This record gives sequence, structure tokens and C-alpha cells, in this order.
Amino acid sequence: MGEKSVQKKKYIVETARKVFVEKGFKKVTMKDIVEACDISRGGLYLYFESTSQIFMEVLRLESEETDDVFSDSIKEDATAADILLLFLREQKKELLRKKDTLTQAVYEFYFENNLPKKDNVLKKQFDSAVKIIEKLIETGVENGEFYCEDCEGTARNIMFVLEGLKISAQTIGITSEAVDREILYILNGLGVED
Amino acid sequence: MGEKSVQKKKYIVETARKVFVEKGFKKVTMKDIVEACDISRGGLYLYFESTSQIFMEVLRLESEETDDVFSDSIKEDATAADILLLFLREQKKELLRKKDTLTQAVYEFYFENNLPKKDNVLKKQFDSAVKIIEKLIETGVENGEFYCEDCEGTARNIMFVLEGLKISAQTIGITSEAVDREILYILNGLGVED
Amino acid sequence: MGEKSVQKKKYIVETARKVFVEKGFKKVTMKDIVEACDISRGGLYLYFESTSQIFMEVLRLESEETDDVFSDSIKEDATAADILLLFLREQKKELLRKKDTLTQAVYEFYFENNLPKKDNVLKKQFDSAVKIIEKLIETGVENGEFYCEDCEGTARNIMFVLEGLKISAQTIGITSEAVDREILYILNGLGVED
Amino acid sequence: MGEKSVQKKKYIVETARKVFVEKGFKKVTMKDIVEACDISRGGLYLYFESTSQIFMEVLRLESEETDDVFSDSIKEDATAADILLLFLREQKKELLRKKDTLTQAVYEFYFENNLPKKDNVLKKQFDSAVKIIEKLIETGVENGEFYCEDCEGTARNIMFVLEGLKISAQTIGITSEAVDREILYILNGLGVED
DNA sequence: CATGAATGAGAGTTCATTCAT
DNA sequence: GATGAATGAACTCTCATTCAT
Repeated sequence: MGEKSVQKKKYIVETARKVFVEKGFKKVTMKDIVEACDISRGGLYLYFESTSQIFMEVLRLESEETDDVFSDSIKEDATAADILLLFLREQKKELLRKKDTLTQAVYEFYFENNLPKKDNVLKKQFDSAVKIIEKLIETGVENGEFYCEDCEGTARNIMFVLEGLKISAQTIGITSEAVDREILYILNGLGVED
Repeated sequence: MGEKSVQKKKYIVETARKVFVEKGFKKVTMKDIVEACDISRGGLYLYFESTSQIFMEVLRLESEETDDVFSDSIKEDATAADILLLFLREQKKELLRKKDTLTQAVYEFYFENNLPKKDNVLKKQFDSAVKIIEKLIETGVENGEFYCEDCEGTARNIMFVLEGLKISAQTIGITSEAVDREILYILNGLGVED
Repeated sequence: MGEKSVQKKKYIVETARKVFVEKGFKKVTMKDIVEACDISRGGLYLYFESTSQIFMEVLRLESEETDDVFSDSIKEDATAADILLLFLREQKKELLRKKDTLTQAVYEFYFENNLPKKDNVLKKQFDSAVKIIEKLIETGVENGEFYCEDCEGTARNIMFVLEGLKISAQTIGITSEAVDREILYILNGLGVED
Repeated sequence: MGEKSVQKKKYIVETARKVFVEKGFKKVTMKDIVEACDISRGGLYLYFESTSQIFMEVLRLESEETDDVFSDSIKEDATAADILLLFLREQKKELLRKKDTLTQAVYEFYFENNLPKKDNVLKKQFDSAVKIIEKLIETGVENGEFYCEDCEGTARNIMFVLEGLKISAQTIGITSEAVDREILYILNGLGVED
């Protein structure tokens, strides 16, 4: 595959991403993507066989580009609590942005496809996030910012709560205040004063 | 609609339930249900206009029949901790039973339908569960079984964790041990010794 | 068929008439009529086999009830010109009332059914109208109101013009003024001053 | 749309025309046309969305191909009376050719569609025919062939009579002699001797 | 007579997928 | 590589018509 092909493939994936954001995963047809990309029907099949394949590529690109959720905008002298709060606020923003997110599409995709474990990007992301939070909490504990007996458990708990909030936002709907309440609860659990 | 019609409607809903359990929500067509029920194409339309309508009926029946998650199998002398543990184990069983659950269908349904709040059975269930758990924890605190500063917050936290576990079970997959770990973490948080 | 049956049949025909007025002939289904009559599906079939059969009954009733287009509202001392004008104005009213008429349904019906000549109510009506107008013109000529060399031809011509206006009203649309112009043209042709 | 597509579209329209001639407008389904054209179900939808759309195209083609009803077969030295007679005979032929005409389909189409004025090809044709006949009569009057006080009125009258004959041919049926009688009446009205 | 549930044929429409150019 | 016309399977939905009650 030449350089040009690689470019075109990337163009398709990026355009398709917008479609998935808009419509979720299941509803999207090859036709939708063909039209969004303004290429020929047959043309798309030269690069991808199905919406699943395209979506997997979207996910791959996604994870490539957002490795460093944390490292991005963190000041040198930020405390662990600062960083955790930043992270939680970022997640809040993300999960309240009901539309304009890949979230729903991701869920639908994993529902549909009885996921080959190894390719499960979602799981990798979850696990790596747990690790990072755990590290962060440990640092906080060392600094005397946090109080915590089971750092790993707490990290996991935080991630599951976030997952719960995320899916709730998509299904039963959730308010900004409700998210704040949960964030506060988490911080209180770490011994952080309001 | 006569008695017979009511029976048939119920028969359709119960049969459709199996289809939804098997295939989720989106993938199910009127044709699928027609075939599962072994009735005629037009016959189904006598009772329902769409899969959404059928699914809403499935949910209604579901919630009617499972009002009393708790009251059912609770001994007279059960402690708050006993009851909570029972509840959590029930939830565990449910969420690990990946296939054979309506869970995925429910999520898909709520993704698709940007449902009017009032009809949101899911939300009602969530809120009522929070209330019940809160009561339970308060009882436990009074009995000296639990230690807890923010009963309502804890109840909510438990429910969000359960939601997180449920969706994770459907997407990234989750082991029995992982669930146990979370249950333990919750109980520890309430000051219950292992 | 008992007295009650006759009543019911009449009720159906009269109700169906409204449906035909509203929707024309082709679009009307047995279901439409069943619903309009608020009777059972099977019930309708006890009386009629098809919409065609019902419509033919509608036409029969129609012609029974409107035998005397003229005789109705004619004063003793009306002149031939008066009566002709009255008739033309009546026709004008009828044909401008685009909706609220059986006209379209009648046309559609005769299109569909390769009409058995003998049952052709429409033809009978046309022919009898020609006769009446012819008589009228003759009377007018005798009275010196009209000038006319070929009374029968003129009568037929008038009826064809009316038919042309009627169908035009249903298809290309026609204004009140356009009809007036044609009426005037006819009267002028008979030597009537404006 | 390439040259080939244009060809195919034309092929569909021409084939569909035959179907409309045979069955009128309302009774024709997309399936009928698909079968007549011997193309695939989806294939037809590439070109047209509905029978209405196809029919409008049929009408467009029709009017394109029959612009010059008159100019075609008119000798250099034809008199106005000759031309008028030619026109009327042409119309007679047309309206007696009960089957093999688009007439019925056209009426049905205009019944169904409460058509926006501008798209009303039928009206345009009617109006332009009136103009042409008017011109013709004026010429005839100048030549001393015709006698006529209100050329425009007469032209309109002729057209409405023709419309009346046309619809009558489709509904109550009409004989060749009946048409001749009307033609004669018209010509007599213009002062033409038999 | 009357009901209305049930059937099944058939119309409309949309897409994934192929393939000649 | 790229195009886009073409196919045909699959779904949705509506009714005429029947028939047990």
C-alpha cells in the first residue's frame, strides 16, 4: 500500500469517526460512510470490509492519539490531589458531553462483537487507567495528601464509578451536580477536605 | 381487547423477551419476533407497532415481576450486613450471567431512544435501589454493624460501582474474582471485617 | 333481508359516501369504510363484497335522491333563460366545490371498471340532462328568449362544456371567473344579451 | 450521471409509459415497472423514487416529443378551416383510442397529486392549445373562412368541449358519430358549411 | 347476524456487496 | 486503484379476506 493509500485510509477513518460520533455504531452503514467520505461505494471496500473493521481502526487511532491523558496539561509543581481532580474533571466533561462522544458507539461496538480479548482496547485502557490512578494515590499518600488503606482497590473503585457514571449518562441521564457529588465522595474517601 | 387477547399479548411479550435476551435490542426485527412467536406477520401488528413498543412492554413486565428483589428471600433475623451481602451476590450472579440477561438489550434500547424522562424505567429502578440501600446502611449503622459517615453518598457510590461492573461485564468482560474484589472493597468501606 | 338489515345497509352506504367524497374511489379500502362505519370487519362483508359494490350503491342512492335537478326550486313564472341560468349556476357551484364532491370518485370508479354499459348511471344522467336542456332551449326559442338553430346540438354542446369544466376543475384547476366566462359564452350563443 | 445512465433512464421512462397506458396511474406499482423493465428492485430506485416521479418524467418526455401537433403535417397552402379540421380529427382519433392512451393515467395522476400550479403540464398544454386555436380562428376570420364574434371565447369553448369529449370517452363511452356531431357543431358555429 | 383475531400476499424501501469499465 | 451501476436479500407495514365463536 503506497503513501497515497495510507493517506486515504486515514482520511476515511477520520471521517468515519465523525459519523460514529453522530450515530453510534449499529446504525452506521457502509453507505453512510461512503457518503460522508464522498468516495465511491466500491472504493471503500478497497480499504475496509465492514463498519466493524473501520470502527476498530477508529479505536486504534483514538488510543494512539490520546496516550497521555495526564501528562498533557500538568504543571511541574502540581500535587497528587491537583492531578486527580484534574483527571476527574476531565472525565466529567467527557461524560456529560452526551453527544459529541464516541462513548455510545464504543459500547454498541463491544455489545455486537463478542470481542476477541486481545484486541480489547477498552480493557487495556481501563487497566492502564487503574494503574495510573493507583500510582497517583500512592504518591498522594506518601505526600500526606491522601489517606488510603487499599490504593489499588480505591483506584479500581474510582474507575468503576466512572464507568457507572458514563453509562448512566448515556442511558438514564445524569446532571452535572450528580457527577460533582460523586467526585466529592471519592475525594472525601481519600481524606481530602472539601 | 378480550381475555384471550391479553393472554396472547403476554405470550408475545414473553417470547419476545427471549429474543431480546439472545440478540440484544437493535438487531431484533419484527420478523424475528413473528418467527419466534410462530404467528403471522400481520398478527404481530395487531398488538404492537414496533420492537420498541414490545421492548417497553417487556421492561414493564420485568419490573412488575421483580419488585421485591429484597423481600423475597430474606430471613426474619437477617442482619443488615447479611441482606446487603445477599443483594450484592444477587447482582453478581446477574452481571456475570453475560448471556441470558436483558442487560445488553436494555442498554441498546436506551441508547436508541432518547427517552422521555418519565418513561425511564431504568432511572426509577436506579433511584429506588439507592433509597433501599441507604435505608439498609442506616439500619446497619444503628445496629453497629456498619461504620459510615455519608450513608446516601455510599449508597449511590455502591450503585454506580454496580453499574460500572455491569457495563464492564458486557464490554471488557469481568471475572468472578474481580466482582468479589469490588464487593469486598465496598464492605470494607463500611467497616465490615472480611 | 329484514328491515333492520336494509337500514344497516343504507347506513353503510351513506357513511361510505362521505369516505368517497373525502378520498376519491381508488384510495378507499374496505378498512376505511369499516372504520368510518364503526362496524366489524366481517360485518361489512355480510353486506358488500368490495368497495366497487359499495360505490355502485352510493351512485344508485345518489341518482334516486337527485332525480329532479330542476323541478326543485323553480318558480312558477320562471322564464327559460332564468331556469337555464339557475341550472348553470348550480353546476358552477358544484364544480368549484373541488373537495366535498363525489366527482373525482366517480371518475376514478369509471376508469377502473370497464363499465357494463347498461349500469352506466353516468351516461343516463348525461343523456337525460341533454334532453332536459334541449326542451328548455326549445321553450326559450318559442318564447323568443333564445335564438338557436340546432337545439339538440346546443344542448349537447353545453353538456360537454360542463363536463370539460368539471374535469378541468379536478385536474388543472379552474377559477370562478373562468366558469362565468364559459356560462356567458353559452348564453351569448343563445342570443341572450349580457 | 453518464451517457449510459441517461439512456437507461430514458429506457425506463419509455417502458413505464407502456405500463401506464395499460393500467392507468394509480394501479401501477414500482414492482410493475421493475418487472416491465426487467431490472432489479433496487435498480429502479437508483433512478426514481416513486411512480409519481416516473410519471412526471413520462409527461415531460411526452410534451417534448409532441410540441408541434400542428406544424407537422400541414401543407403550405392549407386554409385555416383545413387546419382546424385536421386538428379536430387528430383529437378525435386520440380520444377514441380508448386503450393505448395515457389519458386515463394523466387524469388519475392529477387527481392524486394536488400539484403545484407551476408543474401542471396539463394546464400549460390546455392554455397553449387555446392560444393556437384562437390564432387559427382569427386567421380564418380574416380570410373570410370563419365567422366569429369572440375568437378567444370560441377557442376556449372548443377546448372545453374537447375535454368533455375526452373524459366522456373514458367514462360513459362515446361513439365516433357522437364526436363527428360535436365537430360539426363547432364548425357550424364558425359559419362553415357542411 | 355480528365480531374481530388471524392470515398471508404484496408493496415499498434500503443496503451490503459485486463487478465491468 | 477507483468508480458507480446493478443486484437481490431482508425488513417494514398494510389490507383483503376468512372463520371460529
